Amino acid sequence: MPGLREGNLLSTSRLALSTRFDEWQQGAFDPELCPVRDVLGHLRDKWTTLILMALAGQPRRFSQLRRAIPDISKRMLTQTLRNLERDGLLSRQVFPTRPPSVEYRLTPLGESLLVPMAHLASWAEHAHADITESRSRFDADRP
Amino acid sequence: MPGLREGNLLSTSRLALSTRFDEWQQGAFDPELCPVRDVLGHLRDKWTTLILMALAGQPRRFSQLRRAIPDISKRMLTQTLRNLERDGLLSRQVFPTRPPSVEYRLTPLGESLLVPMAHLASWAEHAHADITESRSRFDADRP
DNA sequence: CCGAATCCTTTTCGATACTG
DNA sequence: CAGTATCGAAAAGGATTCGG
Repeated sequence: MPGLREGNLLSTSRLALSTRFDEWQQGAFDPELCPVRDVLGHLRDKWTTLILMALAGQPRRFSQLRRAIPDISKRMLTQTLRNLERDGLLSRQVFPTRPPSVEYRLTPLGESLLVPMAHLASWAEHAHADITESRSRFDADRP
Repeated sequence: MPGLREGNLLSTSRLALSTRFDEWQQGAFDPELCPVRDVLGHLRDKWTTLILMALAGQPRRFSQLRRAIPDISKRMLTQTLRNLERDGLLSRQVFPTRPPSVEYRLTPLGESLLVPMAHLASWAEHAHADITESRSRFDADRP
C-alpha cells in the first residue's frame, strides 16, 4: 500500500523539519545548534554537487576533473576541492611523479552523502515537469 | 541486516549519480537535459530551506514568517517567496481585509520536497561531528 | 500589513598571469 | 600537471523609502 507509506513518510518528514525549525529558532539560529546550515553550506555553491557526482563513480585527477566539467575554472575547482577536503568528504593523494599528479576520491563520509543526494536528484527529475509548467503559467499571467 | 541494506543503497546511489553525470556530460550540461541544476537552483540560495521548513508545520502569513526568521530582510523574503510560488512549491492566498493579509502554504508538490529535505537534514546532523572534527584537523595542519 | 523600487555593500566567480 | 595570486565583473544581499 504505497499511498499509506507515502503519507506516513510525509508526516514524519514534516514533523521532523518543523520540529528542527522550532529548536533552531529557540536558539536564535546559532550555528552550533543548527548543524544543517553549517554542514550543508558548501553544498549550496555552484560546483560542489557536480564535483561529488563526477567522483561518485571513480577517483579522478585534477585535470580529469577539469575535462569532466568543462566550464569550471581552475580557481573554482581548486577552491571547491579544498573545501570538500577540509570537510572530510574527499581525500587528496599526491603522487611524487614528474610532473606531479594528484588524485581525488570520496571518503566513506563523502560516499554516505551520495545517498540523500540521489534522493534529491530523483525528486528533482520527478518534479521537473510540474515545475516547468508552473513557471510557464506564472510567467504567462504577468508580462 | 542493516549493513547489507546500507551497502546496496550506497551502490545504487553511486551508480545513479555517476550515470546521470555521464548523461549530462554527453549533453554538454544543457539545462533541458539536466533538470537537477535547474530545479534545485533555488534551493541553493540562502533562505529557501529555512522558509520551507517554517512552512512545513503550518501555513503562515508574511509578517509571521518575518518573525519566525528574524534576520531575513523584507526584500529577501518577498523575493524568495516569489520564486517558490513561481515554481509551484507554495501557494499565496490574499485575504481582502484592511489591512490586507497574505497567507503562504506549501502545495502538495512543495510538501513532497520535504521528504528528501528531511533525509538531507538527517544526514547533516549525523555527519556534523565528523565534519567539525575534520575541519579542526585540517586547519590545525596549516596556520 | 504587504510589497515594489532604489541605492549601496558584500560575496562570488572567472580570466589572466605566474610558480614548483 | 597542479596549483597560487591578483584583479575586475557580476550577482546576491541589506537598508531604506515609498505606495496600495
